[in-house]
Amino acid sequence: MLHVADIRDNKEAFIQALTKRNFDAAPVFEQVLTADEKRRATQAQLDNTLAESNKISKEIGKLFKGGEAQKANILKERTVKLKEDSKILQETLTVTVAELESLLYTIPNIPQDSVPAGKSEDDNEEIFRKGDVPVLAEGSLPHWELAKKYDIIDFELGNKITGAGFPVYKGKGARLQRALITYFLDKNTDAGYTEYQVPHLVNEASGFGTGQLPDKEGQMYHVTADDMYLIPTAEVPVTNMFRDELLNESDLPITCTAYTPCFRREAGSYGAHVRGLNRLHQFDKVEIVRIEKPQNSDAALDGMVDHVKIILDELKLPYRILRLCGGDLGFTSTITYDFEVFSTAQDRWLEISSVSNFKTFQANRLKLRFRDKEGNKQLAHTLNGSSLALPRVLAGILENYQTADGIKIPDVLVPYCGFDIIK
RNA sequence: AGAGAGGUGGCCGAGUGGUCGAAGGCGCACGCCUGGAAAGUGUGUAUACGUCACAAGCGUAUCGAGGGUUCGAAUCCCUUCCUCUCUGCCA
Repeated sequence: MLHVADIRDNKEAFIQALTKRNFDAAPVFEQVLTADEKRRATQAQLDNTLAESNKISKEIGKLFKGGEAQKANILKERTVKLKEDSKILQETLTVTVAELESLLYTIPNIPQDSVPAGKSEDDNEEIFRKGDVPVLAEGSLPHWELAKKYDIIDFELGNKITGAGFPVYKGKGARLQRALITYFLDKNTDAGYTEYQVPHLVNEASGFGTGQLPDKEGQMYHVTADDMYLIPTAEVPVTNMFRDELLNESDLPITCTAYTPCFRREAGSYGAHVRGLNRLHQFDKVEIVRIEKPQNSDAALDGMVDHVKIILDELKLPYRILRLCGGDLGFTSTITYDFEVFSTAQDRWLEISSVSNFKTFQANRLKLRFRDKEGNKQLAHTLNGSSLALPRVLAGILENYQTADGIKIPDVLVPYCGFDIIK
């Protein structure tokens, strides 16, 4: 959520920047500024009315104490009108604040200067590419065929017990999952991130805090009986640990990593791109989250990108990094780098990580602030990234490491798996 | 799920209708004391919004949240959320 004061001060620049998202901010900005003026005017009126009312009440108290009930009763009459006025003003204020907030909720974050303009993923900018695409033997298979061939993932079984998009991993497939989770967590904690285990259901306030609500309501599974949401990413519970916190500057940066399953309804998805592990309703992910001082967040983002690179280098998977264009940028992000692994057998790139800087956009909703050295309160910057999402990494490994003898396990994972080939 | 207790400032904890944004303590900050430190001692120490120069000052709101009674509510009433204890259930 943007700050009204920021909108007022940077209106033209923000409008310009938001065109990169193909978002026409001018009309909503006008509405915001009008609503804010109304809010302030109403508040001033209300405050004055209440001030007078408070003053009279104090006098009445004194008069009663002094035994002058007659005079007190005369004063009482004067408060009737004030009371009516304040009630109306209070209602107006409540409505105006709600209007203002719902307007602000519709405005996405301001893209950074380096974010390219663009409409769709076709306009994303490739900024890095590494790794050799293996030349696979004749008859190489996509991962969903390999999963069946080696009996390591059972999609039909998932259909039976839940529905499409909830695969069952078995045998070496399950072990490989566990190995990947542990390996990712180890890499992250070695890099200084503190490991957390967090709830997989969150309340409504948490959904609003990180911006999944109200923007992506339909994407989350909603447990209506208890009004809780299954998390679509560990970002939600982890970042919300710091909701309503006033930190000290010396606490920063805060760095967290957490493994969680992630649940996404993915309404409207279809076709070949959702086959196998490509798009699931439940999947595993290890997330990294940072809370930073504003002046450090750009460097922190670069550090996160470098960190994910190291992991992919170690896994020896061919990958590239994209800087997302405005049209593909998430609602809450100022800049996002997507990592994609090349799936040889599918002949396409698979997104496996998304690393973003949200600046103060989430912190403003979360009321996540810190007290700087001068004693002033500032909103912190929040960042997060996948390090890493499991299914497509697994798909990449299965497809790129397939040989006539079976699926080789990347060297770095062998100690975690306890085997070096699936056959 | 049933019965009971409770939610007050960074923490603990007083406070049952007016002088309470809230005693006291702890913690923290700064000063005094000291060769230095501890102890002792003095002062200060919530948040948001409005006015405004993101100053001071002033005003308003906030004692889990929302509503009500009253001229006036942390204090009374209603609703709701949460926590704890016992019972039940259970990995």
